[in-house]
Amino acid sequence: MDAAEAPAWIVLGRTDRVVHAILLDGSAAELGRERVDPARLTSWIADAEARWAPRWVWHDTPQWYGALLADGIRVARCHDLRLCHAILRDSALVDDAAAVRRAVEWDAAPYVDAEDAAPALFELDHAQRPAGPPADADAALDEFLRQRAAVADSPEAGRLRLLIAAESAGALVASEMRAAGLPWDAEAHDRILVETLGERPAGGGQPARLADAAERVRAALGDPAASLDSQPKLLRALHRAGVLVESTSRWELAEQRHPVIEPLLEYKKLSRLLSANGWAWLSEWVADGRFRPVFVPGGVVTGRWASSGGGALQLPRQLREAVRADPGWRLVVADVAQLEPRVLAAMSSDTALAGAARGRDLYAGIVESGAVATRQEAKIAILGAMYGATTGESGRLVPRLRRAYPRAMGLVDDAARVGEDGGAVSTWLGRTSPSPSREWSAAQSRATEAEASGAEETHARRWARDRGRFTRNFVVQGTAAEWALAWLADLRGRLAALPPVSPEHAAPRSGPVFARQAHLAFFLHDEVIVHTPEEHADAAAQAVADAAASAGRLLFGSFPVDFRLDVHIAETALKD
DNA sequence: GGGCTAAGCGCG
DNA sequence: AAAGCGCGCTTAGCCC
Repeated sequence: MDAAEAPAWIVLGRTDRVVHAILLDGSAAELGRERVDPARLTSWIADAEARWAPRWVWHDTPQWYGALLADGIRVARCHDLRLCHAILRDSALVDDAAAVRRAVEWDAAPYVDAEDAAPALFELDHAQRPAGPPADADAALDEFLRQRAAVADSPEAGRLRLLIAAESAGALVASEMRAAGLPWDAEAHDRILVETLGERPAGGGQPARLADAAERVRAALGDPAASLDSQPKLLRALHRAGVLVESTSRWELAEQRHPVIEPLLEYKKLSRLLSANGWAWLSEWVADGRFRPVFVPGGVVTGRWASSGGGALQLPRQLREAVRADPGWRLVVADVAQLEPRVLAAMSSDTALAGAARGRDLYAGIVESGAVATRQEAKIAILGAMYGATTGESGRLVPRLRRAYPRAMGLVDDAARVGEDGGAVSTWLGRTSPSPSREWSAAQSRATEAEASGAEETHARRWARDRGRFTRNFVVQGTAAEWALAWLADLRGRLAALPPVSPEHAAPRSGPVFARQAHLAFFLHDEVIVHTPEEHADAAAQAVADAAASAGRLLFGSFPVDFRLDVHIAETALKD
């Protein structure tokens, strides 16, 4: 490792028995190559990171970084070729003729670690598993150069550079959060289950409070054998008892007045807790004081993250008390107030909406502006505007917003129109919506033909409106996801700069990299949880706030919009 | 016994 | 009160 010039980029790739590293300068010209013995890879990367702090270019972050983190090494920056390929391939800001669009071997699904995989996947022969992106160094270098060219040739190269850097930083964060885990108090979780459901019966069977609710339902139905877990059977039992609902969903049941309703809603609630996050979940997903979900960056078309296994993004608020910092550590729990409408104000340069949001609850600001009468109306109207509501109270309130905030509303209305016409829309940094399906396009053109039936026209129209609501929401949800990535990336750097605590204050269950270091432990669209040594809790909370301000500037420059945070320092993630 | 869908509900 | 966006997961019920 003795390059004359410090490499700005190092492309990693592997074949069966050897890892190759290709060292590049800032303009991606090759400085040299090295063969690395896989057994020495961690120390080689650690040395290169300490010496040059390059941006690591690799085919798929979890496949490289998971092992490094397990060995106690973190890197500052990377370029995830798989994720960036997906962005650039579809981006409307990239030239149609760009070579990156034709490199189909890089169209690969997220990697699933064998350890996390469902048994069915685990048992597949190697040849049957879904193909990943190419892993060897020359293929990685070729794709990297294609991606650089696509960005450099774009009229919006600056935005795309931000987006692919943020996406790649997110990939690092996702691997790191999995390595560190979310501190989880299994005893507190068990206590919540016992208080809510009753003691767990030793021999299987239902816990007492759940069984009691079931009995009260059956008594109210006058049907001692009624089945409560099968929707068709439950529906028939309700009909026999005179409760004439069309479904067994909660909102419809709640409209009815009948003695069975209260215990039935109670039963459904308890039953849901037991099946989704009961003792079985606890023993499957929590080990050694940590819940380690698999985060999937870019897993949603809009750029939001998805998760795989454990339902990480659906943890019920009921269980927040089980999220508990290690002794001597604290949680910093922070969420952004009304992220999406603030993002909409900024991307549409709507100074009136930004003004309504500045320094206060955005909904209160809208009420003060006189557009609507109450906070609840403001909330319903804003959600309706971003989701495309046309009926009900929400549909009635949206026109008032259109008068008060024409620029913001114009942006989402335009996005909807483009989507209805079969076009593509893009986020602020250039992530572009998927094209309509062949069936969708065929239905639209069929509906315009002279001999099209009324039913065909109606169906096509409804389908076009569906797509309009999708593209309307895409630009806002996707840009909010970009803001959140920028927030995460910036925060990650600030936390890494905090000093490690002494070994006697370590939290070893967070793994070798994070045992002595404040770190991100959870992320959910507009919320983060940081696990931090108590002595750095205030600094970590400040880092969360500073990172939010920094993310706003990075995306929107000096446009006067603020991103208000709710920040709590506590031992548990419970919010009052 | 596995693969698939629909219903329902948790999260933003 | 219950339309209007994006997800993952469990269960039941159906098919092979």
